[in-house]
Amino acid sequence: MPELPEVETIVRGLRQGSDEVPPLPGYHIRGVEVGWPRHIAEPSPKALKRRIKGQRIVGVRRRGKYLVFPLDKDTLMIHLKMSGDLSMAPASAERGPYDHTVFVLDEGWELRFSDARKFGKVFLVEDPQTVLQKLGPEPLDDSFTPEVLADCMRGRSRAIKPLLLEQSFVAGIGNIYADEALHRAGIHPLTPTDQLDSAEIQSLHRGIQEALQQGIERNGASIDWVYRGGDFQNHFRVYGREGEPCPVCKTPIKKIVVSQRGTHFCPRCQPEGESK
DNA sequence: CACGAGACCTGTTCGC
DNA sequence: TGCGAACAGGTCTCGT
Repeated sequence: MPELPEVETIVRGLRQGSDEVPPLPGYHIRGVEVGWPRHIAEPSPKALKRRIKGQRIVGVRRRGKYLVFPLDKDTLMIHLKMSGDLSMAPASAERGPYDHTVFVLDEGWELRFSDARKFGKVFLVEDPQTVLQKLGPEPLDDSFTPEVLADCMRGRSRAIKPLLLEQSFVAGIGNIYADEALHRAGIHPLTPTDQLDSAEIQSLHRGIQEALQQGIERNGASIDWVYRGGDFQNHFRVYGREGEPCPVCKTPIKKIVVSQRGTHFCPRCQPEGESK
């Protein structure tokens, strides 16, 4: 699915518009077409349609992997999970086969939530905190310092990679950027978190920020059939590169399974059980 | 609290 | 060429 950089790319696109589509903020929502009721997490599809009608979209933000749309009265939030995508389109344009939820706007525009695997979720709530509360710090905020990361890690003994995937630990990191961050930091994915010294925590902090920032600069990654325009996939150092040379030391990249997720690393740059 | 397995879904790719 | 298995950017829930 889209991770933080992909969601950020979508948010910026909706906020700014393009040659083809206008910016989203300012439009009113005239109605919602729900083609897959389970897309709607909260409230019921019926209540969503009733409550959202007529509300104006005030802005477009991101928190972790959630897209957040403050409205007049409520807040609309969307999580794209594995295969979701959001786009502005003229109502006259043919719908795609996976456009399961469509927000009908003014002036003949639509906001379309396409989602082949149907894991995505739509929330309409009064208080966004009820959904976002559980998230850890935003890794690209100024307030996310190495000390904050160290605090989050304190008392945790589990392997670092599955911890990075936990959204209550740090928000927005997914499977790709976890592997990319750990490679930049020179840390083996199975390293017990409490074995990392402060220099390694610094490296990890830098690795996380660099991987995410570079992802955003490249407009995210486009892999499989979910193409969003980004090309960070051509700059992966380890993800999806099993057997290929590490860009730093040329050692073949290894792939293992950690917490049921494919995990890629360089055995030389990220030695196991290394203690510095 | 940590961890694994299973669930939720569909499309693509891999191996025989 | 064809077919089933494995796998995919996420997260929740349940059991040990």
